[in-house]
Amino acid sequence: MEINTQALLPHYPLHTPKYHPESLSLSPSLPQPASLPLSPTTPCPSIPSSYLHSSSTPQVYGGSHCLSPSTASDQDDLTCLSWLHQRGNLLPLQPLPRVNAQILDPITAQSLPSCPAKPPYSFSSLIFMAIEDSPEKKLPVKGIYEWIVDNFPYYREASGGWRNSVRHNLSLSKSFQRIHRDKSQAVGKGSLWRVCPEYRPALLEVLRKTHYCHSTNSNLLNNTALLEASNNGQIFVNDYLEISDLDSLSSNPPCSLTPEHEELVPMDPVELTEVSGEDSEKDPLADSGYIELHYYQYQQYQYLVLPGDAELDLETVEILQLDAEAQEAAGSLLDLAGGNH
DNA sequence: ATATTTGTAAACATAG
DNA sequence: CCTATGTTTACAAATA
Repeated sequence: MEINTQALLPHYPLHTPKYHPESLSLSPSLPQPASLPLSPTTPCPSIPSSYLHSSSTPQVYGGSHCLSPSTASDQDDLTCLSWLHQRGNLLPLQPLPRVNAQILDPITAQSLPSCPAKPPYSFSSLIFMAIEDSPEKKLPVKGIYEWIVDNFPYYREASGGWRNSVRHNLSLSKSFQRIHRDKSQAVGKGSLWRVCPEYRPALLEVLRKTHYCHSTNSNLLNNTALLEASNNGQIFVNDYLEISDLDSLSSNPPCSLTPEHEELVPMDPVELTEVSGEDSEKDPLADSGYIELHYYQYQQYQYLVLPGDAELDLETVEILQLDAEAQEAAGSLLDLAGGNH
């Protein structure tokens, strides 16, 4: 089948690619997705170097979990928050600390602002991310502080008032539950905090909205990155959207995606798909009645590529509410990839 | 215009 | 006593 590669820039995770049964709350019927073809020797450039450091600097509360590329089981967590970091256009909102120039790619390095801006995330979201990023899914207040400071340099420089806000939020929000520590192995003061399971989808939703709404304003979409992406396109498929979701997308802003809109398409694992070139062939969903949305990841960017017979033209793209800048960027990549628009 | 959410500051209590 | 933690109140600003 002919693939008319339409590359777009996703602004939010249409579907989080990881799956983890015990933490699943978004899509109860999801099958096991294809494992992500991350090279064991070459860390995914989009993974912040801060997470790559965790192996050499183990943290008591396990700062790196599903955000790290370490294990296959990590990657299988469907509700994993790795997209927060994989979506490169988040970077301006979330400059990451402990930058190792040898690991960081040039594009990412250029993208790091000199003085960190305040992250757009609410304290609830920050706490949520911190707890979710811990292996035990529970953290003491101190661990939450550390996670925030490690991942958002803004708070390293900020005065201590935000810590009060964190505690205030923990106490006030129904989204978080306090767990009394086991006295026998208690280390440090206070309790552990966990995410209340019934509030987890809502927290995820808020997080996605925040990420999406802010990433659309990103200026990181530059043609250099697009060019390199089209030339190197590496690449895995990890997200699928049911065709009926397009209706949802047309009637609702993408950031209003709710768990009930999400459904994975049953299919065989697909590990690699070339972005460009005439040798793009087999689409496992060719006759499935589904539109396949590939998220191609290259460096800090990910690209949405639609199969040519999906009958998605740029007008449909507008339904996806890409902003003008993203569309222009997508058009550039289309040209580079020999698209037919 | 109103209600809700979020952020901030502060006071206070408790535990280690 | 000091510090970290946890709760509560109050208020302002932003947002729905």
